[in-house]
Amino acid sequence: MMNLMHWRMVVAVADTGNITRAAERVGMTQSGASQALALIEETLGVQLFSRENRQTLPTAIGLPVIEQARAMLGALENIRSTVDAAKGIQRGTIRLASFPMVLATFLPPLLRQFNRLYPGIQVVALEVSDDEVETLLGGGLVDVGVVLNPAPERNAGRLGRDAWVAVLPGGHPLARRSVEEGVSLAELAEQPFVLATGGCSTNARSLAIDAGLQLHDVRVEVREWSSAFTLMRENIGVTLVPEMTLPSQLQGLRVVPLIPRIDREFALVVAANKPPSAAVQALLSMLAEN
DNA sequence: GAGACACTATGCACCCTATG
DNA sequence: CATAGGGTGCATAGTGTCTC
Repeated sequence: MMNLMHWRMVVAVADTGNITRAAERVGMTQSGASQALALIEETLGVQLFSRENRQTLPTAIGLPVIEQARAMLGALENIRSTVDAAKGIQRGTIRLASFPMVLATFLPPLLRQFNRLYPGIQVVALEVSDDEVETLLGGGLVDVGVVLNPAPERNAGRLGRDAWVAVLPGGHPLARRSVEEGVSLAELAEQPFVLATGGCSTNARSLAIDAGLQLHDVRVEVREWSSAFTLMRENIGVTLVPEMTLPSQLQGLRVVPLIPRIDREFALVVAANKPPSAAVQALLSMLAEN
């Protein structure tokens, strides 16, 4: 049975022109090398080397066989290099901070894919507010965090984007607006409001402030989007939410786009004060390829 | 009783040392 | 460099035990 040692012997004999020196190079005895060479020639049914006085030289058929053997051993080295490079990212833990909505929507499929590719890397997800994400990143307490609308200079992996939409009780006057007409932030700010934050500092109130407006009549402030939808069915007020938070069944409610459109982008960023680990780099690479 | 698993015996392939 | 004889390791088949 031929093995890799035999092929190393073939290449070594070709390189040295001498079985004894070839044997030393591959770590065999001269006898073993001689037998290995004889075995390989017997198995192939051709003579690869001609034995002459003090010299072992390749035959005509031996030359291409030797080149193929070199290519094979080179390919094996490439496999080893690839595996060695990958070993560094096969184990570890990634601490990830995110706000609840992204944990529930964007991240599960991403983390499932990551777990399939890197089963040895554990991702520990912390549910926090968007402000807390930056604090944890700044303190080096987490490896990666989900942020909103990252600055272009930040090394960020884009997770996704969604738009803010107005949600109105079915009987509300603004609910008669068509999708094309939409509703403006200024119009909404004048209405009785159910403010839902989803645990984020970026919410309807902060969007209004950014636009130079203010919510005049906030009747209730809740954290959960679902709570806001329940209150709106009781005609408490209108609300402004990210599109992704909308439930599949909107019973009694109507969704109208915000005009002009306001988007927000979710991205994964690494802690600024320390270099990302190999595991984190693997996560960001996977995100970039998606 | 059938299948899974562990242990043991046997045969084979390979490499070694000694030698021509 | 090639060959003979011996040692070692591995694969496979056979057997016994355990679990369902």
